[in-house]
Amino acid sequence: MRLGPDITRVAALMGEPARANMLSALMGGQALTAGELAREAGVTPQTASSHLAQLETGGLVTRRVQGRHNYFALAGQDVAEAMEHLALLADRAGHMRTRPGPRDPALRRARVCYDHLAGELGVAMLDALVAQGRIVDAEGSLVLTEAGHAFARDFGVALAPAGRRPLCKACLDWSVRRSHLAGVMGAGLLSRIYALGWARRMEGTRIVQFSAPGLAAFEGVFGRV
Amino acid sequence: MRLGPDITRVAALMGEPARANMLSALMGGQALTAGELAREAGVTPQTASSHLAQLETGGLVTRRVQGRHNYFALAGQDVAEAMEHLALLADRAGHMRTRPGPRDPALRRARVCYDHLAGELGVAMLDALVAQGRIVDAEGSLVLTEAGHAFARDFGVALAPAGRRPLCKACLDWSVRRSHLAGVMGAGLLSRIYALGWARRMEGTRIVQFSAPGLAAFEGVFGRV
DNA sequence: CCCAAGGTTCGCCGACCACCGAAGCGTCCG
DNA sequence: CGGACGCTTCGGTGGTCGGCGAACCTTGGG
Repeated sequence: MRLGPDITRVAALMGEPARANMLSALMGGQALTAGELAREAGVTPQTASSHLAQLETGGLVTRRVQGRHNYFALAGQDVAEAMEHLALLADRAGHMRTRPGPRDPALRRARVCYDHLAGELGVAMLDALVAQGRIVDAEGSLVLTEAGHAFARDFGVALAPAGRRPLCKACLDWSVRRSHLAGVMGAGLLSRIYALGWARRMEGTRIVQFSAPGLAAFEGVFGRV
Repeated sequence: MRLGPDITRVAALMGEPARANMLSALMGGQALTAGELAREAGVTPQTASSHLAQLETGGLVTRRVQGRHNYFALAGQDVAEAMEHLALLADRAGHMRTRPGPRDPALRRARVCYDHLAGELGVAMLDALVAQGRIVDAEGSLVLTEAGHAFARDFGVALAPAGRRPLCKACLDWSVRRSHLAGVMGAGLLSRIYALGWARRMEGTRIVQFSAPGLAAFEGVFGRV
């Protein structure tokens, strides 16, 4: 009936092509300027400004003014998660942004979800961490074990107590349709993967491209993928 | 960039008040006729028909023609999950369908999510099942243990192999912001709770109302709530 | 101090779409 | 077999909202 939160406003914000494109661009995790987002969405700066204002008051993105630049980022992990969820539905219904091209498999293979690794490799990584006893599933929320903390230390992930953000969090993956690892640990692992030179972001996309030796090293730690 | 599923269509479908109301009504889990949904959404049958056709082709609802009635239901658990996710965002941004009234706490206490129990009691139930060793969390997906199967038998839940639907599944709860139990087991438990007379659906809402002895019995099995 | 660049605000236009009235089509029932 | 019912389809209409041009504001730099 007429109870509970009103989905309409949030859904409508995501249901407009220009805004959806901006949000998708921000799924990469890094903050982008208004101008960049305008180009990304294919609209003029004025139009983008209007959209961004709406997204901000709708609680989907945050704004940080820096000099004469306005940097925007997703308001939180929740937003990225909800979008992946919608992507799942869209995928099942066959609503694609373009015909699945050669880069589509790469996107399913490994991509960025906000600030952590998603796709086949992301799911495999979480699987491995659980199999290795470094993460356990307690009532649907993931917990980093003692061994997990030791692993993080060895691997070079600093687990700073980042506000109220959880250390580990399950995030649904639209392509594999299973969970991958989010949270401080998930973000830390990905940035470490970058730092180790195992992989790098493909310019202007969400694709994470592993080098051959990088993939071998990844598989050495997390098993054959 | 221009890759992956197109969120726009699905989100736009949910972003219109009439359609969102229909979907919300269907979150109760039972199939409703076009006329009922029209009344629920506050529009004429013609308009509702148009909306329902869109929701159907969008893959959000399914239609079953029965005589001169058209019954609609959510296309699957995914849809309910995605909506709960959006509700989480809307809740945080303070977008409410009405000012939080007296029935709002009841909705947070115990409600139906598609076909299983959600709200405080739903989360508590999953917590208890995990604490009792009847469900374990394996890599983000819930698994029913041997003891869990025995419990289901004793409790009177028939776990028919229902197609490819998972036995247990974590579903994010917008009010508690933690997971409750979905899947065949979650649905079975709720219908058993109805059958035992512990609770009943409040007419026309998603609220699940426990009787005093029913709540006592619930707490006897799943612990104090 | 002036000028260029990034962003926002304002105002108008055009397209999309929700909405309803009217009509048409199958189904159930007397 | 006629009439009521449930639902859909078709046309026309109005409101909403995305879009852009122009002007304005602020920052940074020479």
